[in-house]
Amino acid sequence: MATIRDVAKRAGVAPITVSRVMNNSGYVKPETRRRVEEAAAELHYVPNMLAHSFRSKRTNTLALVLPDITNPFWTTVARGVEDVAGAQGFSVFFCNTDENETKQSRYLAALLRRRVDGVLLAPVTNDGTTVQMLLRQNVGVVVIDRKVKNIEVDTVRGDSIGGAYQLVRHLIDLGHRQIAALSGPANLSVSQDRVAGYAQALNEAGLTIDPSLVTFGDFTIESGRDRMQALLARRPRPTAIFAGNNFIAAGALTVMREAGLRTPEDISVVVFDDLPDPYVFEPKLTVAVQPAYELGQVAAQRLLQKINHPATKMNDVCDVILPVQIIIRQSTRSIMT
Amino acid sequence: MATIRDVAKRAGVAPITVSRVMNNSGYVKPETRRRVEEAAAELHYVPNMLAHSFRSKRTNTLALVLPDITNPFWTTVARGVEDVAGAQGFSVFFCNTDENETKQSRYLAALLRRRVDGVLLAPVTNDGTTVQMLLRQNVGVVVIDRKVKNIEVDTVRGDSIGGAYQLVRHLIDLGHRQIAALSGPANLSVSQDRVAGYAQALNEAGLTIDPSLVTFGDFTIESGRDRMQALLARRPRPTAIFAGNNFIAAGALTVMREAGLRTPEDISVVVFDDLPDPYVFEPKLTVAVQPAYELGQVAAQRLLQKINHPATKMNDVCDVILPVQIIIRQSTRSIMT
DNA sequence: CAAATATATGGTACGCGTACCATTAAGTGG
DNA sequence: CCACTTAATGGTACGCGTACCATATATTTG
Repeated sequence: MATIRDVAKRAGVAPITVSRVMNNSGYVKPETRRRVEEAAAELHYVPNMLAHSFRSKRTNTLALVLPDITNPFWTTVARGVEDVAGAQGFSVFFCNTDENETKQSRYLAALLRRRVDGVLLAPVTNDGTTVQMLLRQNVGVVVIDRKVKNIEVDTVRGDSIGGAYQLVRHLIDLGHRQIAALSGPANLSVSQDRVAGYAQALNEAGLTIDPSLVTFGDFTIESGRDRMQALLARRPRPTAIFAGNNFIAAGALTVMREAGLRTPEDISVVVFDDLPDPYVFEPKLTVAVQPAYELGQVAAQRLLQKINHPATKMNDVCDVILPVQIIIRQSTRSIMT
Repeated sequence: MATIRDVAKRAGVAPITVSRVMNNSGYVKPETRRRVEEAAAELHYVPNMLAHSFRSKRTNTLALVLPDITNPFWTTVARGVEDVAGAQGFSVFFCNTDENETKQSRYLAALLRRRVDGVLLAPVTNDGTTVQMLLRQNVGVVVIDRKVKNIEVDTVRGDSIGGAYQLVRHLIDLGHRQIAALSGPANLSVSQDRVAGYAQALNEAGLTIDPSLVTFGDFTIESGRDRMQALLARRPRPTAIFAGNNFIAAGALTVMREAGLRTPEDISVVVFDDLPDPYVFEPKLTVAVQPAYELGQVAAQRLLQKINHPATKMNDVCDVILPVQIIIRQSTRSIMT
């Protein structure tokens, strides 16, 4: 396999000149550049990025650590990240934590060994020690989707409080009073924020919050099933459901269907995070849509900026909150009807 | 940042001994190992995988090059790959080609520079030159989902012919005669195979094939929409649709719904590739389900085996065809009714 | 026109592990 | 007890680019 020295010899220049051509750095006469490129092509030279990274201490690599690439919300975030990173010559490692702390730390250790330039992290807990550890290792970090406590770090996430507030407000406006909230894991800011938005809407309407109607659990179909099952046993039954994410909603809807309940005739449903439009035929759900693709883009841009201009490192720690869009569809209706 | 030499000094051994401890290679006395591990921990030593890979010419890295991580079929494949690779200490780069040849070759070039040990490739065309190029560079290659021509390379894919045959056979058994096939890109083996299965079922039933009912196009929602639109203008209208993948079906169904047609009362629909169960509420589609997760697993296992035992390199080139499962649901019904 | 700056190229010495070979001590079989 | 393998450890020299410094000519500036 040809090396930079082989190319240099063939082009009649020094190795460093070839390096300059390959990296578009320093001064090279156009004629010299041509000769070098010709020699490289003739030898089928493939730059060795390992050697390059090893010496220059830049890997041009990011990592995206997320709960589960199987969730359409995260695939869309991933595309946003990849498109931005790719445009700047960065490659991206994707890592699924399954919300499992052991997996997360195993991945992060591997990423540090690989000397990735930066990590986009949706942390498994909102405890800041993991992030702290990364920062100590001099790796760029941007936290996505979630907020961690007691630590200054760039964060990009959707407006969970606002989205939840608007969804629940919509239900209240339709006359619903018994509204169950099926949120995510209790130790995540997203879950807490979505309940906070729920509470805010109820409070504002002068309604009291029934704690037994508010549950935390996994962001999974099973969790949605289980909790819906429990809710259906209640009397009086809630007239509306606020699902903390798309998978919880999917589980809940399945159970309702099996129980012979219709949406929205029997129970109204609102949900955080869209299921990509074409997948769901009936019923189309009333949702709070997070700009997932933009979230990935913004986070990646921020991270790359930090990597490319470490000078501005400490200037400002941002906490970008992207607006969510409420789309009223067919899963909600007035309780009066 | 601590190096292997720092650790060696602190543990009172030679650098190479530290290397042996870190890699579990060669002989090390348990007592020595302990001392080294202690020293490494005290110094917060993080092995430099760049240096390791650079010298040992092994990066412990794979790449998964696929059309679009947004499609649930591919996310599931990706999970299969990641789980197998991760268990063996490999990290995976994901690359979306969007079925675009330029993107594909850009990614492959980047992967070669990075000296990945192997590539799992769903090639954009079934032309073998790309694969040939990779093999010349001494990179492990396993082609997934598709078959390339004129080249000996390991391949793992679903049984497109068999799946299509069974789906269309099912329609024929229900009395359908006017069956439209909406296949994928004409230059992909999957698309061709699915049409081949379609043709086989028709032939076997003694029916003639109306070429105007068979179309090729992108594996996208838009393509499904457009082609369905055209079909609805036909008289007589086809009584059944065979969609080449889930996205094409989604597009087609949307158009049908907009035109006020019901499934399966007005038109029966069968489709290749499932939409993950929880997403689709009504109607549940009759599908040929490929074992996507297993496909990823099997392909990754095969690739890792080739990487770990290059000796057996040329022994046998496999073409694994995984069985697909036909699930009859509510989108098909007898034409007699 | 001297001084300063931009342009163009090269030499040397790394970086941080590991391949390769060498060495010594301990165990083993005949 | 000797030849031979196994266990345990170390020394040296890389790998393949690039950081850093040096050099030399061309161009600009005051």
